[in-house]
Amino acid sequence: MKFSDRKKRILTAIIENYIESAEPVGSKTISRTSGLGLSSATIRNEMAELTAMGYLEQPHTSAGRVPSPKGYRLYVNELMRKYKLSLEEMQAINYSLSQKAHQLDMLMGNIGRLASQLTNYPALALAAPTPATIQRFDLIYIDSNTFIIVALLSNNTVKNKLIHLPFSVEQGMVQKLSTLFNVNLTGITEDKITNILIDTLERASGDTMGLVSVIAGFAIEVLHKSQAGEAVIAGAPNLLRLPEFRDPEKAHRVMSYLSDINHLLELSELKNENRISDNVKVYIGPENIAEELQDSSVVLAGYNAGDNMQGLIGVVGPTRMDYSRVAAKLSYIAEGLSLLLASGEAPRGFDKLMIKGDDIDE
Amino acid sequence: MKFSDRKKRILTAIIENYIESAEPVGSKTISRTSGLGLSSATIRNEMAELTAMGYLEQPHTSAGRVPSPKGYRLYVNELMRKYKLSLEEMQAINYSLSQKAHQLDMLMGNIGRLASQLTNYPALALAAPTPATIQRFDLIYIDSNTFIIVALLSNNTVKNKLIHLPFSVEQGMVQKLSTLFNVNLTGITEDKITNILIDTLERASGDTMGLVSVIAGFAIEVLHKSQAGEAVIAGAPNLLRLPEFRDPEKAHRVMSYLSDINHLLELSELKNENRISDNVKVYIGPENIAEELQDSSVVLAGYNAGDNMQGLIGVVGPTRMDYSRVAAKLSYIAEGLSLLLASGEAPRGFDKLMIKGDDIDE
DNA sequence: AATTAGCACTCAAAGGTTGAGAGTGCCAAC
DNA sequence: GTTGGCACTCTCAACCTTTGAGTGCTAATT
Repeated sequence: MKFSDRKKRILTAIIENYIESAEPVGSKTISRTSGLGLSSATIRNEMAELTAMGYLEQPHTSAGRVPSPKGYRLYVNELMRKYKLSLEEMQAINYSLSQKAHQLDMLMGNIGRLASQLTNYPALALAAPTPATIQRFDLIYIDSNTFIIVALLSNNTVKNKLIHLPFSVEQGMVQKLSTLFNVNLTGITEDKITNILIDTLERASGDTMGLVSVIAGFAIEVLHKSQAGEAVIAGAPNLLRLPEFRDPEKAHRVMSYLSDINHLLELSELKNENRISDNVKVYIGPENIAEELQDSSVVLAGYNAGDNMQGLIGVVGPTRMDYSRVAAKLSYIAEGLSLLLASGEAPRGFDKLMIKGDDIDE
Repeated sequence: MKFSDRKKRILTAIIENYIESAEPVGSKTISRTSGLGLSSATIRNEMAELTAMGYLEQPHTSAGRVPSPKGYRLYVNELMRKYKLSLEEMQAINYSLSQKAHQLDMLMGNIGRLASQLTNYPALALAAPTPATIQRFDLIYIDSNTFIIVALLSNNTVKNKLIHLPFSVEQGMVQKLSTLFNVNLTGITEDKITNILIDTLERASGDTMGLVSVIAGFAIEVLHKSQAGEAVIAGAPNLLRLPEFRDPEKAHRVMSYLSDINHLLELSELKNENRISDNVKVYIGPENIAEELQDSSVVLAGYNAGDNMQGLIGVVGPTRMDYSRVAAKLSYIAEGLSLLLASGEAPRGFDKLMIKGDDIDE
């Protein structure tokens, strides 16, 4: 029972038909549409063998065939031909990207929404954690009860916090603290900021009112968050359009799973062997570790978020997914994002500068 | 056909039964459970009248009765008795609030999630737009190619942006610009920052490299965003647990509606006449303007987000909602939030300070 | 030896029928 | 005014039947 070229053609035809119709595919349909010029009886024989080999499954004896995860895997790895984005599609994506870029808010949430809109699946956007250190502190004295802490991190982001005090503090003190923190708290990781260190600083600065610990607390928080990674999901309702999620139970299971940020972050830790091209990875049904995704598929594309931050966009859908189209789109979006966010080159004039700064909102 | 006290008792019983069971309620059930000591026949007569008066509806002749929106409205306004939160519930809410407060990130998203978790409905968090002006600019010089813009807004938030330049600039220039912007761009609204003004500043500063427009662009963006209002939805999958959203069509319609931020923002503009207590508003079915919410209900509670910013939390659910419980919980959460976020008083020690500063992440 | 026409067989899905049960409305009696 | 009783209505679930798409196998054809 060897894997003839003809079998591959037939398998491909079945999968592509099923992707469109969501209905088990029968021999007659393939005979008619595959263009192989074979009768349904012949197809039937081949289908029986493909089933025996594990590439197809049969919901019940008198139904057509449905691709198995193994079948999809072969299809994704070998069979499917690259979907060429149409000019319109590329323009649509370019347009969306430029819009967002123009609005200057290339945040996770927007990236997710973008991916979802462009693929019509629930989409997710992930940013790998980028453990950072504080490179530089600035305390801006506003008035005797107020100052702003500004911290420039090693990952090229800026964090700030407005501090209102229930007591007065002199400008000189703020200055002093600023220097102190720049000397002692820059370049170190979160776990190095111990209570002992804080005590020492408190004594060194002569601070008796807890100012040091407020600022240190801010530092800890900022560093802590930098290690967290970010994730959002967008377009979840798209799931409900799909026949495989007609069952509210199932839809609920998957949506609940996806609405937990920790679960999303797990996706970024998926193993790499499922790479189907430079930057696209595909996880089919049981290849997902998560129980809840056992009969769903995930397609991920990596992009470069600038400042050597690694980002991921992806979609979640039924195993019956238009892998080719989705992979092509995600890949194109990811590349576009990389370009837009690249540190060095500015696509057009100052736009670049603007995108680069972050932390503008929420 | 007057609206006797007995009718009210019966209506109440029907509604409360229906809220629990989600099934049309029959005369026999009420006769048994209402404790009125009336036979089913009597109840039947009363029910017929309540139906004629428009407070009840009958899915079909031989089914029990279901409350109409008018019925719910009466219930919410007059009939329902205040749900008293149990000690456990209050503790649970307090705990969740203090957790969040401790993590210092009382952002929209977290507030929404909190409300959803505590009510088991999809929840939303809204912040009314707070048009702001910039009170103060600071430019922090990092190196000859880099500086940070920090802006303190009149609504007591701080925004920043890191600017990388493709050319060099002297520290003196940065200083000069800082002064210039503080003099000319503080205290004014977005529309006042015209190209003419930018030109003038450019000439005044001797800037030939577009620095002025970069900073002005930042100012415009910041001011623009401050007028936008924020909204998030959380816990949307909760919808799918409810029998009234068993139909994926319907679930999809509502979820899609809710996942558009603009639709959420519209909710904050709902009229006020539906207030049922100090800070809780209820919109029942057709009282919602949105087509998609015609048979859903919305409960909103306002909270004070500090710095005279107005916030809203709310839930969306079927008209058959446990209004009493939901209203009580939302109200309690909203009060807790107000307290936590109140500018003046610090619940305990420095925690307050920490919460106050914003802009820490995303 | 590979292909195909033909045929008997299988099974899910759709449609129809029936009976049970919950509920109503109305009337006559209390 | 309230209630027991009864005829009536309508949904729902269970069951049956039919239909049709699809299969696997065999025998004939190329």
